[in-house]
Amino acid sequence: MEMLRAYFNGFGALSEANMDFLLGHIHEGSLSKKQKLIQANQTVGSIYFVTEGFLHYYTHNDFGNQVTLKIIAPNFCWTIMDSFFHQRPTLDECQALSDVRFHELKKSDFLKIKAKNVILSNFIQNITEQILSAKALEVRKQLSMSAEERYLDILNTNPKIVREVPVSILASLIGTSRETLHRIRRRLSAA
Amino acid sequence: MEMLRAYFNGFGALSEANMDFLLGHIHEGSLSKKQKLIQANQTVGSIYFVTEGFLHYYTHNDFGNQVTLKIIAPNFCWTIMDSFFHQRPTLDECQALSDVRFHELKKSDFLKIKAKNVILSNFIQNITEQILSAKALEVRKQLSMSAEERYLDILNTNPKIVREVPVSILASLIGTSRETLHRIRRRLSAA
DNA sequence: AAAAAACTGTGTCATATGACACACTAACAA
DNA sequence: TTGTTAGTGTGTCATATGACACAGTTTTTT
Repeated sequence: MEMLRAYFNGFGALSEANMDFLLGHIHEGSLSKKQKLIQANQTVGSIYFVTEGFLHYYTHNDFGNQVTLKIIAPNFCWTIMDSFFHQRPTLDECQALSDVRFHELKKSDFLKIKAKNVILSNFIQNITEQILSAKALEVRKQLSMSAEERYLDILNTNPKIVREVPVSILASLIGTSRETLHRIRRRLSAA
Repeated sequence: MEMLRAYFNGFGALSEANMDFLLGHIHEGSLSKKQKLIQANQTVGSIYFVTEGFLHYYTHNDFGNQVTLKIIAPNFCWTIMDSFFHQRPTLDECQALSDVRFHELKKSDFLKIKAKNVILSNFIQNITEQILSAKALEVRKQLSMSAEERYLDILNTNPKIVREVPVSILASLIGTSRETLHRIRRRLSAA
């Protein structure tokens, strides 16, 4: 729980009472490798915060191929926004790449926290804005960077992902094939 | 102003007083073709809502080539999130592709509206969540769709953009070259 | 009205990429 | 331990793409 407390503190100070109220609505969970957190056609009812292990968020394109949308690493807060906010089923899936430990905030509790008082409501608003800002940067990177640059970006910001995630999944995440990612690596190690 | 009022009504009902307070802080503006709304190294101080014409939001990649990040069409609410929320300069630019009319909400007024009362604060929170949800879908499309699929997607959801925007800019938006977009079009019209 | 600039559509060509195939190693289950 | 499955790294080959070039058109400027 300390990891989550530190995460929240990063968004500003909260009184002990408010922090307790917040943390009091969050529950722990775990998955063993290959278990699915989200199944296709499911409606996502929670926000998740990973503390250990890696989650693989993916979908299938129109040709039936699996496409990686995100690797969720420890210290990352995640949900499928569209499904969570609109309470409609998603076509995507989320699976544990390793044994995973996480915290979970149910939508009903999320609403309770927002309704509790002005401080908490503003706190949530602030987090939402930060996440929105980060998502916009993601779009920007996706459009302006090459596969190689995206690979180097992940290597810089989250080297553990590069070490722990299978090449095929990593390649899909940066929008290229397994073989081309190998070529990129060869090129980089040659230089 | 009616267009903006309709836009807000789409997010839920507001009392006349609250709606007036909201609209009272929004100012009109215009640009003539080729004028820049945002210059590189500028800090973005407002949220914009376009009512007429098209804006071209773009940046430059590491090789100095211009990359289109978004075409902002009428009825669309836009800002550079990172610069606006963190008040730091952006490297991106935003230029009018045609004569443009827009509404503008300054950051200071945005804060005043959030602080006015619970209703307005929740209203803004709601809009933020919707925009976040839309941004996440954008990332998803970018990763899971091919250039051709993205072209068809724009053609379906916003045909005016396809008609009004130069091919080179449109090609850049869907992540391909001007020539390849021509090839896509030839392929589609042949079928 | 004339000149300049911006944009479109298409052809040629080199090349980066994806698809396929295969050997090898690591991880896992019976 | 042994057999099975999952993952890695690399080679070959067809092809979709980007870069370049150019002619024709439209738009803008003077």
